[in-house]
Amino acid sequence: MPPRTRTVPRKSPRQERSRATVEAILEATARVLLRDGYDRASTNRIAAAAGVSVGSLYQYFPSKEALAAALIDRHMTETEALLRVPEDAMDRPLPELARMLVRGMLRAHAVHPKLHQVLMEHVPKVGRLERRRDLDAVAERLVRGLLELRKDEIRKVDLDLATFVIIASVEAVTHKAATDRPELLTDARVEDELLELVMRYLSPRSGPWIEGRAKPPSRRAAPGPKR
Amino acid sequence: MPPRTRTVPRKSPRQERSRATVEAILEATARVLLRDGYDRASTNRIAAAAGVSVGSLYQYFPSKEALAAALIDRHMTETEALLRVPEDAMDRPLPELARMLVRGMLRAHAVHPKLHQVLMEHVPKVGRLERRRDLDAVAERLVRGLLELRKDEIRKVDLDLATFVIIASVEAVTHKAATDRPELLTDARVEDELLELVMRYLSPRSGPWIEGRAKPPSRRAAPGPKR
Amino acid sequence: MPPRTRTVPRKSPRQERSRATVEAILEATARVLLRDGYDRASTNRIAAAAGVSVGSLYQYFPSKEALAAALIDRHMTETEALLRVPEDAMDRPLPELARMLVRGMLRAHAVHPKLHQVLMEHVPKVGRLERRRDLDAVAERLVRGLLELRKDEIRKVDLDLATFVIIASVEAVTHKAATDRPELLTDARVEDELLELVMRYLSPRSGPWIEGRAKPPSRRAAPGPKR
Amino acid sequence: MPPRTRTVPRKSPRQERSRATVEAILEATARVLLRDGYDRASTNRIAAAAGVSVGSLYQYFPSKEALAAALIDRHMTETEALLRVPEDAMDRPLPELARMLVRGMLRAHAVHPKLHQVLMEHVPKVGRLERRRDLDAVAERLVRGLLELRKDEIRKVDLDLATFVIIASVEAVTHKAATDRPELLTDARVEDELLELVMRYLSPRSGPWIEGRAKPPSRRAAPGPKR
DNA sequence: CATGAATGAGGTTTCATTCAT
DNA sequence: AATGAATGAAACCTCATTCAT
Repeated sequence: MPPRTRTVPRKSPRQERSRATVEAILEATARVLLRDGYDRASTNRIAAAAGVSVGSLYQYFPSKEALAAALIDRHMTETEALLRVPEDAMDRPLPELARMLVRGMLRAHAVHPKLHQVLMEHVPKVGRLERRRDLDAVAERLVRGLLELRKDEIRKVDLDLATFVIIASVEAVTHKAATDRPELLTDARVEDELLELVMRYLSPRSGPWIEGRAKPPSRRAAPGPKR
Repeated sequence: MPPRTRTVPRKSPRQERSRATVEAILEATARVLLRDGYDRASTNRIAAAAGVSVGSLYQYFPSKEALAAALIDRHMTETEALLRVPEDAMDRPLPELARMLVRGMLRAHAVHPKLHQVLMEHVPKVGRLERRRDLDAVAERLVRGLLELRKDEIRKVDLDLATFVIIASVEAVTHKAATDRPELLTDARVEDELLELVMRYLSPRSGPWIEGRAKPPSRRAAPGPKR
Repeated sequence: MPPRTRTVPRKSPRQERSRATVEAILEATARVLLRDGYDRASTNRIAAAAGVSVGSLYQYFPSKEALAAALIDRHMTETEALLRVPEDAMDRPLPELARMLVRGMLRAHAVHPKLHQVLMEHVPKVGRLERRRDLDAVAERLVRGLLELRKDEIRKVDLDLATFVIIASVEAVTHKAATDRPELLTDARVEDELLELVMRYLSPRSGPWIEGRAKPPSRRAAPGPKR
Repeated sequence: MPPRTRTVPRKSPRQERSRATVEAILEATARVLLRDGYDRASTNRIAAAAGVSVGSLYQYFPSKEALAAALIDRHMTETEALLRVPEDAMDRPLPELARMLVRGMLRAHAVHPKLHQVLMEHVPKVGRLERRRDLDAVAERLVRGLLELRKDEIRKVDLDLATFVIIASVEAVTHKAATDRPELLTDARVEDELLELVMRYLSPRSGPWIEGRAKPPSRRAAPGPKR
C-alpha cells in the first residue's frame, strides 16, 4: 500500500486563524503591558488592542495571568536560546565562554528591555516564580557546570557561591543598564567590563589586597538567619 | 510636572494618641505589603490590619502611595545610615573601605529583606523614583568619590562605568541573596566573596585571561541606541 | 433702693468670644462656599478656614445645612432691608416706588452676587425653601399690596398674576445679570430698562399690538396640568 | 483647558439589547435626578433604578456628568426645536412672532418642568456651560435678530440690553412658574401676560410715567464695575 | 468560534458627625 | 467650651470574567 498522501492540511484553516489570533493577542499584550504597566493593562484593553473581543481572548487564555505567563514563556525561550552555549564550544578558552555568556545576557536584555523589566518586576509572582527560577536554573546549571568543568583554571572557591555571585552580578549590571541607562546595553565597553569583572573574580591569582577575611578561619558557617 | 498623586503626609499627629495611630498604620502597611504585595494591598485592608478605620488612615496619608512613600522614606533613612562612611575613615586602606561598603549593603538588605524588595520592586515609580534615585545617588557619589580619590591604587578604567558596575553587582548580589536565599545575608562568606569581586575588579594588575577585547580599539563609543 | 448698677457685663466674655467664633465661622462658610461650591465645602474645611476646630463648629451649628441656613438667613435679612419701602413712602408716585423696588433688587444682588447665587441655587432645598419662600413672600406681599393700593393707576389685570410676572422678571434680570454679566449690576441703564419694563407692563393704556388673545374669552381657567 | 471629567459617551450600543440598556439608563437618570437631585443621585442608585449594574452604566457613560450631559443634550435638542421659528415666518407681525417665542418657551418648560430645572440649576457647570450657553445663544441670536430686523416697529433702545431683558424675563417667568406653580405653565393667561410684558416693553409709544431717568442725561455709560 | 453586553465585587477616597481628652 | 482624632457609610469608578446571541 503506497503511503497515503496526507489530505488533511497540516494546519486546518481554523487552526491557522487561531494561531494568528493568539499571535495578535500576545503582541497586543506586550504592547499594552509596556504602555500601561501590568496593573493598568486590562484584558478588555488588550483584546481591543489585538482587534478581537474579550470573549476570544478568554477562549485562548483562561485568565489575565495566563496571558502574562505565555508572554514570559516566550521571552524565556528567546532568552534561553541566547544563553545556550553550543555543545561543541565547551572546550573553548574560558574567557571566550564567559564572553558568550555575558554577551547573551546583554542581548537578552537588549531585545525588549522595558518588556523584560515589566515581566520580571511587575507580573505577580503567582505562576511566574516557577518560570523565573527555571530560567535562573538554566543559567545556574550552565555556569555551575562550566565552573566545575574548568575548575582547574580558576581559583579555589565554593562553586555554588561563585555561581551565585557571577549570575547575580552579570544579570544585575545588564538589568540595571536596561532600566536606568538603556544606551549602555549596546555599549561594547560594558561587555568588556563585565568580562573583566567575571574573569578577575575567577582568576587563580589571588591578590594581596585582602585586608583580612571577614572572620579568621576563612570559612565559617553562617551564624544563621535571625528567625 | 506636578506629581499626579499626592505623597506628602497630610498632617502630622499632634496628640499622643495619633502618633500611635500613625505608627500602627505604618506597621500595618509593612505587614500587608509583605503579605499581599503592593497591588493587592488595599487601603481598607491596611486600615483594618492597623485596627483603625480608613478615615483615620486618610487623615494622615492622602493616598495609598503616600503610605508607601512614608515607608520608603523611613527605610531609606535607615539604609543611608548603614552606608555612610565616617569622614575620618576615608584614608583607610581601600579594601577596608570596600568592606565597609559591602557590609553596609548586606546589612541594609538584612534588616527587612522582603520589605526592602517589595518597596523597591513593586511600588509604582510615581513619587518614588526621586527617593530611590536619591539612595542610588548617595551610593554613587560615595563610590565614585572613593574611586576618584584613590585612583592611583586601581587600574585604569572609566570611573563612571566602574561605579556603575560595582554598585549594580554588590546591590544585586545582596538583593538576590535577600530574595532567593535569605540565609546568605548573614553568611560571612558572601561578604568575603563580594569583597573579592570588587577588589579584583579594581586591582591594577590585569590578567592575561582577556581573550581580546570585544572589538579591537579597546574603547569605542557606543553605536548609540538603535533609533 | 437705688437702682443697682449692673455688674454683670451685658455680654460676658464667654458670650463675647462665642459671638466672634460664630462670626468667624459664618464668614469662613461664605468664603469656602464661594471657592468650592456647596458640595465641595466640607465642614472640616470650613472649620479650618475659620480657624476653629470642627468640634467648635458643631457646637454652634448642628449640621452643615444649619450653616447654610444661617448664612441664608443673614442674607435674607439684608435683602429684606434693601427691599423694604418706608411706610411713609407708600403714597409716592408709582414709578418712584417701582424704582425703589427695582433698585433694591439690583443692590441685593450686587452685594455678593456669587454668594447669592450659590445660596440660591446649590444649597439643597431641605430647610431652605421655607426661607426662600419667606423672602419671596415678603416681596410678594409688598408688590401685591402696592398694586392693590394703586389699582386705579394701572390697567385691569389679575393682580396675582401681575405680581408673579413682575417679581419673576425683575428678579430674573438682576439674577441673570449677576450670573452672566456682573458688570450690568451697576449699569444704570439696567435699572432704567427694568423700570420701563415694569411700568409699561402696568400702564393703563393698552396697545393695539395685541393680535388677539391666546384664546377668545380673554380669561379662561387653566386646563390644569397634564398629569 | 481640557475638561477634567470626560463627558463624551464612551461607546455607542451596537446590538439591540444595549440600545435598550442605554435608554433604560437615561430614563432612570431622569427619574433619580428628579427624586434625589443631582448631588444625591449616585451612579449606583441610577444603575439600580435602571435595573442594570453599575458596570453597564459605565460601559456607556464614562462619568456621572456624562449622564447629565447626555440628558441635557437630549433636552436641548427638544427645546431648540420648540423655539425655532420657521424661516418663512420672519415677516409675520411682530406680536405674532413674540407669541411664538413665548409659547415655545412655555412649552419647553412644560415638557418636564422639574427635570428642566434640575438640569439647569444643579448639574455642575463643567461640561454643561457650553451647552447651556449654546441654548442661550440660540435664543439670543433669535431675539436679537428679530429686534434688529424690525427695529422700526419698536422704540429706540439698546438692542443688546433689550434682548437681555426680554430673554431673562420670559425665561424667568416660565421657569418660576415651572418651579413654584406648575399649573401656570398651561394657563393661557400666562402666555398672554408675557406677550403683554414683551410687547409693551418694546412698543414705540413711551409713557409719561417715567419719573425721571435714573440719572439725568437719559443714557449714560455704566459707571463700570467697581474694580 | 466570535462577539460584546453585562456583571458586581472591590478599589480608592471623602466627609458629616461623634466623642475622648 | 474647645480640640482634633476617629469613625464608617457611601461615593465614583474599574476590570476580570461570564454568557446570551
